[in-house]
Amino acid sequence: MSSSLSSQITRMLLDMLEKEGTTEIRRNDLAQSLGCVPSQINYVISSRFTPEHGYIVESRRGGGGYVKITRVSLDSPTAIMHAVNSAGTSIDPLAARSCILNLLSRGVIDKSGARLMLSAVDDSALRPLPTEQRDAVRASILKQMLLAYGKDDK
Amino acid sequence: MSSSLSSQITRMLLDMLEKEGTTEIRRNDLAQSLGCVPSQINYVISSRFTPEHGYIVESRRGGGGYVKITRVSLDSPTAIMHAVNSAGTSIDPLAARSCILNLLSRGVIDKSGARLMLSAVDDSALRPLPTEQRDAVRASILKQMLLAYGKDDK
DNA sequence: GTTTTTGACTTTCTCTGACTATAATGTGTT
DNA sequence: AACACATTATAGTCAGAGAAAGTCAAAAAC
Repeated sequence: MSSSLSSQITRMLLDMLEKEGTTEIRRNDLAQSLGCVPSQINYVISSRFTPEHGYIVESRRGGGGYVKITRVSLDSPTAIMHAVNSAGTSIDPLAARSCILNLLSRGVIDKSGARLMLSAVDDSALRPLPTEQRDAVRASILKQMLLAYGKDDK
Repeated sequence: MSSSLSSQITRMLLDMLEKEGTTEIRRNDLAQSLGCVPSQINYVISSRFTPEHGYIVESRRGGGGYVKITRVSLDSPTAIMHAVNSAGTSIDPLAARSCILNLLSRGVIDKSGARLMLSAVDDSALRPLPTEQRDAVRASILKQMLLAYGKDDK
């Protein structure tokens, strides 16, 4: 179908991820081999390999730099993804709490993971923030942690 | 992996430290054997073997000089408290990261706990926030999580 | 109107070399 | 032997060049 540059890059990365579940690239090399500017790679990654899509991206600048993409492999994919989605862009303390407790009771996350998540999304951890900003940050942190937890399973 | 000179040196030193928990080198010899300039060793040490990372470095100039790296280890509660204190009221992403990694490498926290903490204090989790507010919130969240982990006494 | 593509600019990390600092050793003088 | 001084052998510091990757906004394509 769409043979846009972005789709090409996407397919390429997907392909690499197929085998290992993780892939490490040199941004500049990849761009060069595709005849595009390096920042195009960033665009593709930030539009299609986000945590919401189930990927974690790490990178390093400078000499010997790299970009590493890891697919979050989930044991209880639906549960976690559902939680991530339902967190949306904003979640209040109570909802966050019950979301975590719910996952715990269903054995998707363990006790110590739950404890950490609870402490991180607790209102007291977000104390430095004005009330009206807290829910958005809480949602962001919660999602990030849930996806990281997914990556953990082996 | 990244096979930059720095990574090579890092791996080498880590390897030596593995066995003894301490290692003593001749800066010039090591540099020579790697075909690099001696000050490169200093760079690696000052960027990856800092006290923050859990190492102390002693050295001596002049004839018979040396560089000695020792891995320090505190007991868990102390280490956690120390981490909590050093987080202060504001902490940047890099410092938070190395704080967590440090606790991990010393066996104070486990891999999955580290992963969760890392994801929660990552800048991408605090994305909804303006840059100037992130460090304060990060510190708060980190401390909250560390204390929660401590309660867990395992 | 949204998604893609680009390039100028920024930030971070690495590597080097010239210069500085310190310790050990040698050499000559009293 | 004791002292001073020079020489040599290390290690440390710092600034600058180079090597990636990141950001952002405007142009182009859909």
